Amino acid sequence: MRTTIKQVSAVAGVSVTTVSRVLNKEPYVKADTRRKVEAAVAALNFRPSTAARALAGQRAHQIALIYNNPSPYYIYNIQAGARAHCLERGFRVIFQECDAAAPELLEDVLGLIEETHLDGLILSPPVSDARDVIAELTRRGVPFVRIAPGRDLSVSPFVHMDDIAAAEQMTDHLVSLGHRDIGFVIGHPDHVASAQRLKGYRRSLRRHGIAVDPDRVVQGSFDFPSGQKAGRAMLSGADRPSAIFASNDDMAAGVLAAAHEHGLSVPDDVAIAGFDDSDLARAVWPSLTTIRQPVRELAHAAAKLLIDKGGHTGQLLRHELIIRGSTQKR
Amino acid sequence: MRTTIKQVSAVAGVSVTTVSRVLNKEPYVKADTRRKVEAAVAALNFRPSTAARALAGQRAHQIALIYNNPSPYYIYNIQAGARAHCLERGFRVIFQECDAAAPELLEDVLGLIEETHLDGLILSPPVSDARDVIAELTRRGVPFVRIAPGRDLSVSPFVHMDDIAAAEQMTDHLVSLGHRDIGFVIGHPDHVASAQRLKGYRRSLRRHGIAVDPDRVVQGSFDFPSGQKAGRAMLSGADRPSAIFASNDDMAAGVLAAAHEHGLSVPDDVAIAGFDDSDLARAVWPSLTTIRQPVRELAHAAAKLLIDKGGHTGQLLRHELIIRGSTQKR
DNA sequence: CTGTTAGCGCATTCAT
DNA sequence: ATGAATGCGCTAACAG
Repeated sequence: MRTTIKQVSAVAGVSVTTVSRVLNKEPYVKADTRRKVEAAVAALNFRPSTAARALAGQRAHQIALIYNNPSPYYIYNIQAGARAHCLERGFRVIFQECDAAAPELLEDVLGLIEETHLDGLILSPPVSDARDVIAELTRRGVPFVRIAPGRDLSVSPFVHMDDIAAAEQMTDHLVSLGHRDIGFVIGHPDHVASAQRLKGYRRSLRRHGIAVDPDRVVQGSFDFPSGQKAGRAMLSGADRPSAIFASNDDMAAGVLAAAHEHGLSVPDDVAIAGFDDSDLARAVWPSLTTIRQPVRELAHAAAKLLIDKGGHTGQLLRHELIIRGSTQKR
Repeated sequence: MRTTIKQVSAVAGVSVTTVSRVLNKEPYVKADTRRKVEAAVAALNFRPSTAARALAGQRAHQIALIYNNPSPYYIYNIQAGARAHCLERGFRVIFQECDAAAPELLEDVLGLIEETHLDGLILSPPVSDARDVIAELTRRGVPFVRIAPGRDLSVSPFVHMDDIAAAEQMTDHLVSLGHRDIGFVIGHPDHVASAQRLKGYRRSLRRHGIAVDPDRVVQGSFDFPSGQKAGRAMLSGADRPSAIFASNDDMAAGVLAAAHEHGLSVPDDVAIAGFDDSDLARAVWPSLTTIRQPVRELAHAAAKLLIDKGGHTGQLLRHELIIRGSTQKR
């Protein structure tokens, strides 16, 4: 048999309402009464039914994290970040993968809300830019926070990171090590981050008085093969850059593979740097130098914003960027 | 305002009971009535409240997947496998990470059941061998299915894979390519799979009349550094094996890194093979040869076993093992 | 500060 | 084959 609030109230010698008040941390409960209830809760190992709370009250103590990302590391990190804050606040997170390109996306999200009585949602890219979803959530007044949205920044609270600054910082780092001929692999053209990272790279070079050579900038698509291809193109001749900066971890790994193919030593013959959006590079390619995007921290901040209502439209968090690994020029 | 079963019943011109019957696919509903209800459900885009169903009925249409694994790829795969079958059956899966070593594990799991009105659980390793959890779930009659348990196989339905056969198959593969001097890196001593994989390796060699050289077998611990260390040990001298078989993906990557350090070409100078428990190797180290454990399929089978009650204690699934990549001996 | 009462949306008896 | 009534466990007015 399930332990209920009624049993708790009997053990504590108070009414169910009072137990409910204690559970919900409401004021106007005598400290002594509160303690008695808490003792009873602990003694019975009572856990309130989420279902009953959702049905009876306004709040379900549940939020959902919506994602559609091919990288398991990325998913793991946003899940971990969101869960961490929900645990603190006694909330449950529903992890919901979706197909951001599917026409049913909106219906699925709305269905999820009705099914589970959600208190709010966290939308991660690319769902954070799904126009119809955003519009409908806004219309219904469903609270939601977006992670790294690319547009309509005023429509909801959001958290993001500064891709331009990050790319600039990494490029600065390479220059400070003596590199002056630095290749760059652009990310997938559909992602806003791609253009921003290119911008940061350019900005740094310009600031250091280094000309941006168009031949040193190659288009990629955020995956391993495109990085490998770019690496082969840049590393095959004698005229090769002393460093290559790829716009994400997978492409940096592709460049690394190309370097190995050409018998080049890393970072002695060529330094390879990349973004690490998911801790993937750090975990599995220790020889790469990466600048880490704090995905977990973003999700944590998003959950905080959603649950604690710590801010409203236009909130913007700047995150620390961490450079790891060695890119020392020989 | 939420769409409820009442509104559906009004639109369909029947009672809420009938709507409920249709939703739950119960018999004894006239085909015509059923259609009317289904039309109303579609028209209103009605989604029954999981909370209300859980509260009113015996079944919550929810299960949980419990895991505690350091590999994001592994987690992604078991989540995906479980979700796939739940989607088919109209169930919701709650993904719950835990600390299998923590003393609160049992309480946390029991709390989760009470909070969410779970219909059952899937336990993945190492929770699938947590004695107290298993005992208590059994005592309470809570349905659960275990993935790859190491002991007490008769106590619950479970799904697993044949690690001995897999290791044997990979070793056979290496031998068939002409390798006769094959190194082996053992996995973490606490995992049952480690001993089994070693057994498969030995069995294959013995069958091929190849002596098992103790110097070619090195202890590892399932992580990158231990593989790297093992690789360095085996690849530093002139007397080195023509192939190295590591017990998982991370260690195989470590061996690969060691090979690069020694200027060895893979697979020409040394072939490197490994288990790929999580698709990690396939995704990020294309030059490795791996034998894949179908984690996603296991989770899918576990969900099926749990929800469809397709079998009981002692169910055992044998899974296809897939060898990918090139290990061709020069 | 505390208790009484009335639902939340649905599945489930029990009737018919 | 269908419907009316009851209650799941909790929160939310409303009293005191």
